[in-house]
Amino acid sequence: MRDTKPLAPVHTAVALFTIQGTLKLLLLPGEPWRLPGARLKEGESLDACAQRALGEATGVGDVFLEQLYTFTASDRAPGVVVSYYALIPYDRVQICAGSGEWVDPAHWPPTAPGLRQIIDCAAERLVAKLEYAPIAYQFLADRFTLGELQSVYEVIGRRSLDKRNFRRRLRASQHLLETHDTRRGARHRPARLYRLRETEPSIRG
Amino acid sequence: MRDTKPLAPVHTAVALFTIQGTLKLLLLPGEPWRLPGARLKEGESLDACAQRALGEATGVGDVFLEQLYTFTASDRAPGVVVSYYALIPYDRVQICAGSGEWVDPAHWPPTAPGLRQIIDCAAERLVAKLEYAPIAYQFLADRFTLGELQSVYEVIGRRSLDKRNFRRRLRASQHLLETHDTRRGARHRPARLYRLRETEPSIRG
DNA sequence: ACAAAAGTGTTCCTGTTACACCCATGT
DNA sequence: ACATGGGTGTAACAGGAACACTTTTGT
Repeated sequence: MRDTKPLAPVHTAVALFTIQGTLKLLLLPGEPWRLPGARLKEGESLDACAQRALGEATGVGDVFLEQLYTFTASDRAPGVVVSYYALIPYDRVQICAGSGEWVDPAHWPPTAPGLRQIIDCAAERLVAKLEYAPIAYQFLADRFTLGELQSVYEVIGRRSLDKRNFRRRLRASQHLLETHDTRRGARHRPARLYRLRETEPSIRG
Repeated sequence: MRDTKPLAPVHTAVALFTIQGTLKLLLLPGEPWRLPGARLKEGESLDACAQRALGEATGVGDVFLEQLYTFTASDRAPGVVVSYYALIPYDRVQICAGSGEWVDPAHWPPTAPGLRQIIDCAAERLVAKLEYAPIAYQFLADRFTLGELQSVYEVIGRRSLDKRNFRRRLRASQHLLETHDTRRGARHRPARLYRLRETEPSIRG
């Protein structure tokens, strides 16, 4: 309270991912390209601020979101940036259409300095977390086939998986809830549809 | 830039751990008990701010430190708290003597709200990270015996380990550098001393 | 009929666990 | 001499990886 100078702006920045054939990241047009972001309002929680940033930039709401890391704002800009990553199912992607561009996070266009570390950090976390947390489901619609789920793992992990081992492992994970419906219409055998078994998310904040 | 109101104080808070028989956390006396912390200065990096917080509170410097999570400051206090955990070897503990109290992080005295989540988060991370990152060494002196190292794992993991399996596993990890010295003086066979093999730390910020 | 993804078990291999005794020292 | 932690190998077990064929549909 003895000094008012070190008051600094707090921003959130959100790396929004989806899967469209391959893993894609949303960048907002501009010079340079940006991530969705917002300045923290008084009385607002960081999570809420990140959700708001996403909503303002793309119109989507109620998105899976997780805090990544907090950086000191790049260059000599004062303040800090609390980075998040967010995942959105492929069937909600169109909502973001027009608000930005979906790019491959590995080779993206020139962006502001400081974005690179956020994006790398996010991609890294995504790969790591895939193996021990049920986040793959966040890329899928409410009901999905095991083939779709496997494809998510393959795309993010950048390697192909054995179908039988995959199914055994996933069934053992207890996250799957089998429905009695199937998806038909493709020119092959219909695929059983599954749901994510709802469970209490572990608390962090 | 259109609004100056949402400028908010940014603080760091550091949960400093050591091992003294059991895992111990440093709390600073007061009503309520606090963690070492500091307000972010202009132009200062978050890591530097956390190091400074630790230095000002205890006098120690050059400590292993890692960012944990960023919380919105508890209650209705504005601003954010970037939490860190830090590890200090047992042979440097005395430096902190007088500046605070070493308590068991599981059942500690009443503290300010908001501390609990930081401490829990830190303890959780510590246990998890022990299994895949060479952080146990941070609790030990420059040179150490395998017995000491095993004891660190046992204390943090809260379970006893098999001596032979432990040694096999650790030797395979490539983190150990055998010295030609032994530690003697105890009334048993002298123990070989090891060093941590220096390696490039992976970058995060 | 054919193309295309769904679905299903078994074998092998590798890495993890369990376990008991002798050694070198200080007192 | 004895108490104390240091030091060493092997056998059982479990979890992960490799692998091929039949089924059901749409065209």
